[in-house]
Amino acid sequence: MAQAGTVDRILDTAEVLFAQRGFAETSLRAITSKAGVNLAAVNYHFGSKEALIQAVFERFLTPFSLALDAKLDEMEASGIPDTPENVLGIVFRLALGTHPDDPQRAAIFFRLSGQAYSQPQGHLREYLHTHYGAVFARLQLHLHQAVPGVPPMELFWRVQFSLGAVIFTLSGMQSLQSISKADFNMDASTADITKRLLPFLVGGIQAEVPDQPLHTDK
Amino acid sequence: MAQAGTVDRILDTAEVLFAQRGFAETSLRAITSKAGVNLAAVNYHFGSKEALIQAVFERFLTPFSLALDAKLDEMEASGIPDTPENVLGIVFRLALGTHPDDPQRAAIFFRLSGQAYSQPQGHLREYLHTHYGAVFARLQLHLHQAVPGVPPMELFWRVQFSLGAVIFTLSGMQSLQSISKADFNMDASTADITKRLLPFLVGGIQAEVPDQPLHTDK
DNA sequence: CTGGCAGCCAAACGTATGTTTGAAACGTAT
DNA sequence: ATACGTTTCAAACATACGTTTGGCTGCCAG
Repeated sequence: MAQAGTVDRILDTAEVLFAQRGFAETSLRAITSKAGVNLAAVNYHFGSKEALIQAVFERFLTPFSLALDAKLDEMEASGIPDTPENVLGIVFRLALGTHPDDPQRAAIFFRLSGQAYSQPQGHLREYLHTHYGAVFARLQLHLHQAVPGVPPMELFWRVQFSLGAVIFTLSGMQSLQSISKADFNMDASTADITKRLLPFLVGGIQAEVPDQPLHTDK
Repeated sequence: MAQAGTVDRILDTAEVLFAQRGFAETSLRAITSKAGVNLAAVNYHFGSKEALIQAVFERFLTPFSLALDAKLDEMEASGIPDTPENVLGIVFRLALGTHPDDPQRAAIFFRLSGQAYSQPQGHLREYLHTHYGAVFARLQLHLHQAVPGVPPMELFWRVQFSLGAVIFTLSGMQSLQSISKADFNMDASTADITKRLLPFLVGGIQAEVPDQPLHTDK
């Protein structure tokens, strides 16, 4: 990130600062000064701060969703069975590995996702759902093959729960690490945590659904 | 919330707005104008905006943690066994029931918690950990009794994962409801979702831990 | 009646933010 | 060398924010 163009320097700096402090708490002046570019460059190249935020996400999610699509193709072709471990494993390895050069990049990825989802008014949320909803639906389909006993509606919510567990944990990892270090005298890396996450999520996703139907239709 | 004093009117309005839009995105002017009080009243009664935020949390969490302590006492006294369902069930029923008059209050509670945790710099996080860490530790102890096969370190993270699933889901319920309604033609209440959450979390928490020790000590 | 005081109010203050502006610098094709 | 479109820059602009101020109420003890 040393001698890149102005646009990339802005994106590189913005994605780090957004992940660290959040969108509202990160000023354009903080971004531009740290990036070594003029303040007006953001509005010149992106138009507005909100457009900058979207650009940051696009640069992140487009390669990710493309890679995920490819991996799912590969899995369907080679006949690898649809198990929760396999499907979730693909997502995790991809999220951790789309930028192998920078290991911290994965943490930024999740923290950004967390910021996006906790963003209350949800402009970003809609944007994400419209632009990357297709891959998401495909993923869910494979999961349904993996746990046919869980009805689609229930599965939808369990995927949301899983998303929450992943994003929430990794988005707040910095603080959690200090707690974990204080209470257990050990620190945890992103890879460590994802290793712990996988069995938890698998256990949750394939849990038995309660007998009594909780009025699933109006 | 009709004819209460100024302090309570501010707290009532602030907790709703904070939950809806987040802390940084909610201005004191928005709070005071909606509450029908003067702008200066916040700084007069609370001292600063940050103190207001803490006051909102204190009013929420103190009754909750007291009730939780009492319920745990009751459980220990009456010899109810420590199962994941029982322990988590207590928390859920309490979170949903501490303010039975207002069903929406539970959603606000979780959304606020989500805002607090996703708050990047984490002043609030420390505050919560120091003021309510004791109840949290006690809860974790009971969980450990419930799933003795899971080592404490692993359990710590699984509780974090569970927290994430709960807070993330309920904090973004508004948006998720529209998605769920579009895709499955049904809507979900807070109570509905928590009913779905319980088996998911129980399944995750009591999942088998992988054989290979993931270098649990430095 | 009167003094004091806590609560309340409109107005202003200082600061930080996103955005816009107009000119300067740059690179490139003619 | 000249002209032109793009990019960069310092400066200013408008606005929104949290906070402070000084005076105005109403009430209750003396």
